[in-house]
Amino acid sequence: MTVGIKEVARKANVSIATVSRVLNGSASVTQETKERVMAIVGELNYMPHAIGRALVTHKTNLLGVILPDVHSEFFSELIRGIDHAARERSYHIIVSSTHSNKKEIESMLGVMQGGHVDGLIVMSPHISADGVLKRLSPRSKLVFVNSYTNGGKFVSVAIDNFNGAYRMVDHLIGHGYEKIAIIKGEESNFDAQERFNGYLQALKKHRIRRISELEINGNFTEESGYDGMMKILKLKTKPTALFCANDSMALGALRAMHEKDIIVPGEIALAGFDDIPSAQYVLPSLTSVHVPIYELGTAAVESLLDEGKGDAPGGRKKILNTSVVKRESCGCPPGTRERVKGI
Amino acid sequence: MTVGIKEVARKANVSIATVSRVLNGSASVTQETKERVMAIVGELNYMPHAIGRALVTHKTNLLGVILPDVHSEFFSELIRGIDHAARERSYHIIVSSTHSNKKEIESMLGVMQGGHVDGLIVMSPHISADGVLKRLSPRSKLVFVNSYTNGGKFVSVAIDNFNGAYRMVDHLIGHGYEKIAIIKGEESNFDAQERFNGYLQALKKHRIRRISELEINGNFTEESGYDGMMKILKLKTKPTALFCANDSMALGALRAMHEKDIIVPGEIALAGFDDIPSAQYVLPSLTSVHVPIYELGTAAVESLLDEGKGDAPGGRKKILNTSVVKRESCGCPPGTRERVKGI
DNA sequence: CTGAAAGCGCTAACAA
DNA sequence: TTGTTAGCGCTTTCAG
Repeated sequence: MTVGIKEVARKANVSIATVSRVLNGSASVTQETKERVMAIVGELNYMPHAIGRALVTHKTNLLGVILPDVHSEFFSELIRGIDHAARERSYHIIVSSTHSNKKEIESMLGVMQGGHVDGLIVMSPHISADGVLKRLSPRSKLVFVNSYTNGGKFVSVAIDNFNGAYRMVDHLIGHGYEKIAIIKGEESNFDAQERFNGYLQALKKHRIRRISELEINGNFTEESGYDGMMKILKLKTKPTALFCANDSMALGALRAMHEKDIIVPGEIALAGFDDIPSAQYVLPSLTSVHVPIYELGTAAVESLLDEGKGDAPGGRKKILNTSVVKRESCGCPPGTRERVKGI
Repeated sequence: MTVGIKEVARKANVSIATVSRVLNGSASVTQETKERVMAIVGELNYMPHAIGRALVTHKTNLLGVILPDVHSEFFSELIRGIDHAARERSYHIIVSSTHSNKKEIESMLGVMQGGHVDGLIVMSPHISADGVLKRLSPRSKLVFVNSYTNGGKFVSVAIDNFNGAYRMVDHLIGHGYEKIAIIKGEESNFDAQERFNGYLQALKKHRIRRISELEINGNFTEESGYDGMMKILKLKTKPTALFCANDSMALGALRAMHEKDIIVPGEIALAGFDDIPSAQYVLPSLTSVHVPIYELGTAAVESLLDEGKGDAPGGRKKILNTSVVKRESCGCPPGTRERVKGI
């Protein structure tokens, strides 16, 4: 049915070995035979069978990408970064999203380890890297994205959650706010934990005592931001500013404030984290910590594929910088609001 | 290095054929040997080599997904739908995004046809399906998503762009607006064309003459929406309503109106298409046509994998319904605005 | 410079 | 019920 190497060889009056050599540009082949083979290849529209080739070369040019069911705007941007960087190196990516629990992830790893992929990019903020390790063949290339990688045993790339949060809260304090509430992410979440730590550190620097009442639990959903804000409104000591561990929650909180006719930032200032597109469109525009998501993706591929560039062997960690994007919700003057970019 | 079927066979005192049978649940194997084999499999943490298996079964359980560089919120939701539906059928997906031109897509198809994938989901609003066909082996499973599929020769799923736009413009007219401007997408874009046709049809139904001056060109970016609105503001005959062929452009137009202190919907009503998450957060909230993106993804997988469910052979087209989501920007009372969902 | 032949890891007849 | 064997489509020694 499909045209194979044998047919090409026959029509070109050469052996399949020669056809293979021509196709791979390997060894020495006469210019003449090379042309003859290529002519037939074009004529028959022959396409080397990737599986057959992979079986012998042990190379599929496929990268596995394992993601949790993550905030969608984040997710797509990350994929874009990974895919572009991969294709630049003539790789393709197998994506698997929505892995919430450890068991599911491990099963995924198994499938991907079955020889289909040359390397793996794993983002699993909810579990420790240790659990994942067991099912991996030792020689497998692997890079973690925004995950716990205790011991620095693994290659990983991450964003600087801690400093992002630290700088943001520092900025809020600079505005004069002291009673700063926070709506946190889940405790089991890596990003959430780091962001909370940054918040604490900023308070500490300015010798502001933390008030546990102002530390609200959330889970990165818009809903939990809304609920969190409602809780805050019932507090006896009202905060003058609110820092949310991600933008979705900040938008939820903002919705609650709109409903209760609370003026932002007049009565309560607001800041988020992630700098998702929506942050620019809301009113007041949302001050947030910008995260280089696309670059996170490309960095992952680089770490995976561009080995031995003088890096220390085994256990590198690349941290990408974040930056505070000042808009209106934190109390910065409207002129500060930068031009809205396309989505 | 890696543990293979031979090692398992040796340790279990059986032939590799028996191991294979146990692993595939095929034919008859004694309960006893089955258990013995499985024990060794567990002990050695053996994992069948997917490539070796694929070479003989001609099945990779991989699906290729080819996407253009599409609006990101749309993109991620589509992937989510595809991935979930695929995993339900124990498939994985190879994603390739950002294919702008025909040539690039064709090269992608080549790679994917190399035996790596069992089927292909292609979304390429910019080119005709004909061009893609040539490089495909005839037996390949293929489904188009939101693309031209002239002649109905191919299986395809799409959203009902035409009726979505039609109903939206009809709704605007119901509000009493007659001078309705439109910011279109690119002419070469399938979705854009259909949406424009729906717009025209609605005008026709109500015997409203189209005014070419009010038909502005855009390209689905926020920027082009902004620019489009600026053009509109220079027109001698100002429209009373504006329909944008997608939400990004609507947001861009809204930004322009905010800058010029134009009250929405008071002075000009506004509506978009896609119902992206941001649509709920802007002020005023954006009336838009809801598109079931996730379902578009799952429908694609279903069409690809769930063959012979009594469908007509060759050339089916599934159309998913769209619906008008009424919010504030079209002039509907604020109470109409439905509750904001999580992103 | 080219061809013959030996596998890569697995499944699937065919025998036993 | 189980083992033997012949490939799947390709690359790659090793001869020639």
